[in-house]
Amino acid sequence: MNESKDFLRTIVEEDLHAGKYSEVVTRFPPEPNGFPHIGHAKSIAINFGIARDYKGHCNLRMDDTNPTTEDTRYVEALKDAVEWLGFQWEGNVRYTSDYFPELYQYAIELVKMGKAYVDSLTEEEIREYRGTVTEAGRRSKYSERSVEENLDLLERMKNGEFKDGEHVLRAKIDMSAANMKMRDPLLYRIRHAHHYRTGDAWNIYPMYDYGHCLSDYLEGVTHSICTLEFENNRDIYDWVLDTLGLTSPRPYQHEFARLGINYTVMSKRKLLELVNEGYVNGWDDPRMSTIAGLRRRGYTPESILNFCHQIGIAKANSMVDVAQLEFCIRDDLNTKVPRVMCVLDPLKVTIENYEGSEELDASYYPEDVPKEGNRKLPFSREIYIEREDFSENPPSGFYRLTPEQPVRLKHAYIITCKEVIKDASGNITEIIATYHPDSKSGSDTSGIKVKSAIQWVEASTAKTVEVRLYDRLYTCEAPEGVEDLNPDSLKIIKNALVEPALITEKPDVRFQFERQGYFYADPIDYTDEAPVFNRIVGLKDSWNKKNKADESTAKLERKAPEKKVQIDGEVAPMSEAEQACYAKYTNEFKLNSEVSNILARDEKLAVFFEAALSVHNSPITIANIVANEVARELKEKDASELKFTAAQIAELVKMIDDEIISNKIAKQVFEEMAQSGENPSKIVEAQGLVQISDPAVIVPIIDDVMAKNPDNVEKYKAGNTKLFGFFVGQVLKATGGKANPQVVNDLVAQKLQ
RNA sequence: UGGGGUAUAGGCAAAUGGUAUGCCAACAGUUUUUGGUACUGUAGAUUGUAGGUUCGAGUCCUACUACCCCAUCCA
Repeated sequence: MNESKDFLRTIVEEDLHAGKYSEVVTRFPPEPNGFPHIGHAKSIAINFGIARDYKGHCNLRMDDTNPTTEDTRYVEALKDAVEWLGFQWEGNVRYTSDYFPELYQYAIELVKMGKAYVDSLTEEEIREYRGTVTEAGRRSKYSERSVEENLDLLERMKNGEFKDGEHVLRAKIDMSAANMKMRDPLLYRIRHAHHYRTGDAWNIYPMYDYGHCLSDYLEGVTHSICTLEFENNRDIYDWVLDTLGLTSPRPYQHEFARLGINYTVMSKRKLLELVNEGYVNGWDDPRMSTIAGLRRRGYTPESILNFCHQIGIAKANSMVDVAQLEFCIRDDLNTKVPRVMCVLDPLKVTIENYEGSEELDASYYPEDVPKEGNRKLPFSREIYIEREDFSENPPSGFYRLTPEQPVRLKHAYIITCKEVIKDASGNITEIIATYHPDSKSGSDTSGIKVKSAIQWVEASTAKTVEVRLYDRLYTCEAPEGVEDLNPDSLKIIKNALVEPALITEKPDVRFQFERQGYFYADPIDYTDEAPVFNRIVGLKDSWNKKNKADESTAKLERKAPEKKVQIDGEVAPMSEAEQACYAKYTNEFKLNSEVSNILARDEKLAVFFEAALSVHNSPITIANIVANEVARELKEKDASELKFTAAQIAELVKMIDDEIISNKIAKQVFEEMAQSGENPSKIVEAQGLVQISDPAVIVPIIDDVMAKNPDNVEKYKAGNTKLFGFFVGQVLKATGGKANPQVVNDLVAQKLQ
């Protein structure tokens, strides 16, 4: 498979390469207020995975700063999930609550620096004062309190002298910040609540934004990886660490998109609702997206990890198809688990020409699974087959048993249907068949061709088991609430029949029930007397799918692909000055309208352009470079921060005009110049970047490239003209970009004719 | 309405300015005592839109559009 790096690993590698950190330290920091779900698995895979890949380590930290929601049982569930997935955290489990003393000391420091104050506004007032997304907020009058008063108040808050909500500690940042999170964020609130670990020792608790960054710092975390919704919180993260002037190296926050899977829900609130309202049987219900649920369903850690790997990591909000998860578990189990036979909906078959009984040898694994193991299969004249494996009036393409079509009993004999017995209402109750003695599996000399081999169980020795058939919890891809629940997400079959070896030998806990799917002996409800199996996932079923497709195409007309209509927005009008500028550029300098537009609307660029123009009169080329390259540099920097001058741009353009360098090289030189501030001519001279236009030099290189890529030459001549760029690219690469692209183009065109 | 993000096939992701690639899903074929697996192949994309720069743009520039996040004393 194509192993490409995700953006987080790219960042980590760059940091390591730059020597920013000697060792990478990550952390998985859940709040212990609920059961972890597969989204947590993604986070675990990322954090522990990165630590492992770069030989660093990963901490497990309970972010337990809210005493009213947290509990030890969740801590256990979280630890359990990490271990089950096969990861080991560094040292002991960490708790933000262990850092409360340090956190408090840092708060005192912030107060002393005048960077934090005790605010005594009510909750409502605080919200009101914060302003809105478009209007600036205003600062509380309490922000003017002296350091001494703040210190005193803070200590008394800690000592429990005030009621909940009477005061809070806030950072003094900027009440008019465009980022709402920076409008004097709360650092501490008063909570007279019992904390599951610190008990009643504290009356104040740190807020996430304050506690998280410092906990990361205290643990020596280097890369603090979290989900996208914390992007706005990054500013506070940086502010706290920078304001406290903590010695580097310090951690930096990076965000990735949280996992979404269709036909399920992932939010804590919705999962809780399912459990509390009894729509499912607890947090570990096999239909739940919780790790406990997936685990009880029968998913393996390997399959989940592989899923996390397959879906990748990026910053785009996305919804992964549950089929990808299902593929992962099938893929994992296919090579691992024994095949056994189970009949879910039994139909009795009496083989009238068979007398007595025998035991047949049967391998647990098909030939393409490199595993050993086999069991005995009892056989007699009375057996059961799957009801849907017989059809009196078969649809076309039906491979199984019909009155005309024989079928093989897997691992046993071929049978032919002789008679169909029905009850009063016409339901089939039994089939009378004959077997072909010379068709025994492994020593078949009958010469009968069958289209299919079906599963069966012997009547007198079969064991009755309960099978729970799980399906998607919701009927729609993006479920909103309980109204979207799938009423058939669980079907319980009480009287399924399995071959005896499955119960007596117990070759595994996971099985493939031949032709049905993968099943798992339920770890809670299973007993030898009353075995229970959960369906993890069905097998791919192209027969079933084909039937469904035939039905649906009959009803549904193909929907015409809807083309999205793109609405053009209004472009802000130009000011008068800008219009004048635009007119001058288009008329006097003959710049194209787009470039003139960019320059005219951006004063910094216009100034830069005219300054360069006064040195070297080549308006079009200068304008292009200013509107593209310089614009990029000026995007995040101020004009005064630029390392190069307008005069240097002019110099660069002169070299282009004099055909000393090509446009391509000019871009390279520009990059260099933006980095170092060196003169362009010096850069060209030092690196020998003068362009090569001599065909005598270029032709041999083209020949070489063509000789090395005969297949591409072939493809090109066959009509794949897109490969033209490939050849030009290769030639330019061979010359370090110095070949004159125009000349190369002409020559390549000639050569490829 | 301000700020911060994101946009590549039905889904998810890759792609030093130089052949748009991989997995899932779909479809077809070969093998098969699982309508499974494996293998082979097919189809599917003017890289959100419109322009610009360049010999060459998914990638650089400009504008626009759509979606997500932010106004909890939650995390």
